[in-house]
Amino acid sequence: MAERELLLLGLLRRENMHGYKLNEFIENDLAICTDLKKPTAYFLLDKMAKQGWIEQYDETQSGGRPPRRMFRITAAGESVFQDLLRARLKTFDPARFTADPALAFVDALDSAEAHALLSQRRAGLAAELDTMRAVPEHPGTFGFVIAHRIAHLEAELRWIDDVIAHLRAL
Amino acid sequence: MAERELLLLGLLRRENMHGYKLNEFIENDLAICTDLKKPTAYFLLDKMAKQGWIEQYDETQSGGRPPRRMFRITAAGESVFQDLLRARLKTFDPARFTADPALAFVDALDSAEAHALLSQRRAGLAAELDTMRAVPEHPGTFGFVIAHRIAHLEAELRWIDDVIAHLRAL
DNA sequence: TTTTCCATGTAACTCGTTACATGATTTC
DNA sequence: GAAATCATGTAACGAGTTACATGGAAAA
Repeated sequence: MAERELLLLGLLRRENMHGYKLNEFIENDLAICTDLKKPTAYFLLDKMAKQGWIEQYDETQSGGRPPRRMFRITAAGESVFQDLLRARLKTFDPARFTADPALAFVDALDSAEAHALLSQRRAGLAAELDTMRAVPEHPGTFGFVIAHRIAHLEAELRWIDDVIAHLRAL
Repeated sequence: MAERELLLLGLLRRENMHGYKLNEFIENDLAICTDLKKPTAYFLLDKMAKQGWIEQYDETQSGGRPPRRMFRITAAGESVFQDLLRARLKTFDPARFTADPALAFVDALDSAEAHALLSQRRAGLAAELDTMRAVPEHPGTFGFVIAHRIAHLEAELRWIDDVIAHLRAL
């Protein structure tokens, strides 16, 4: 549903950027909510430029460095951004949990091993939750993303405790 | 991480099946936790047969119907299944929410529209939660999967209410 | 007799990733 | 002089999907 285009347009809307900086920002600051990779970003930037959603221009640098290929969003791109944003916000689609099929097969293991594995899982989860809680307050709406992550980690923790308790009861 | 192979092996472990029935079961009963498609299933079955994880045999049918291509798991396949299951259970990896980048850009909309869109989102979410709560008790460990889904839908609902409240406060 | 269900597959395509390739500049 | 960082890309591959293709049997 073009989440990646939405992300790139949203970033370019705030500030004109070149590919390298865009990638750097995504890797460093946005890793929690996206996994967009460098070649994909370059590919999408070219594609969006062809579609007229963004424009390229060269920015000459000081110190004899080669010019950077900068991107700016166009009016058409802004309109696409708004449409994508609305579409993405208005409908909820449930995430899939890749471990769910495995979980349904947990009865294939003896209960001691199942318990050990799930405890390990719980530990990783708790560690991740601690990490997220330690993240400093984020400016603006990005705080929602952190809160989102924390809410689901807490739900996951309660649920795994429930699963462990149920298995123990068998 | 070979979740799909794990799923197919897990099903074949319980009962020998042919491709059609496997697909039917996945589509009808397992749609909540997987989106494995028919051509993918046939492809994986062939691949796993080549690797010796499963074996094929023809089952002649009554009524002059053509024989069905049945699959059964091998000892090697059982061992792969166990390994994949353990690997998948022991580590937790956080799900990504495709709407998160969009959410971080919610300030690009005026607050009335943002509120309207998020309310629509909330309604879809609440409907999905009702559906899940109406699912009858499931036998065995599959109940965990339903409980998992419900736990996360509830977390999502609380969080979206929080987001709406915050936006209103601006 | 026409539609639906059972049953099996293939071909082409899309999307995204990994790994590779290049070169200039700045820092150690 | 070597290593890291800035900066931009491409080629090959892999996984999975859509759409297509086929044919027999049962039900309407």
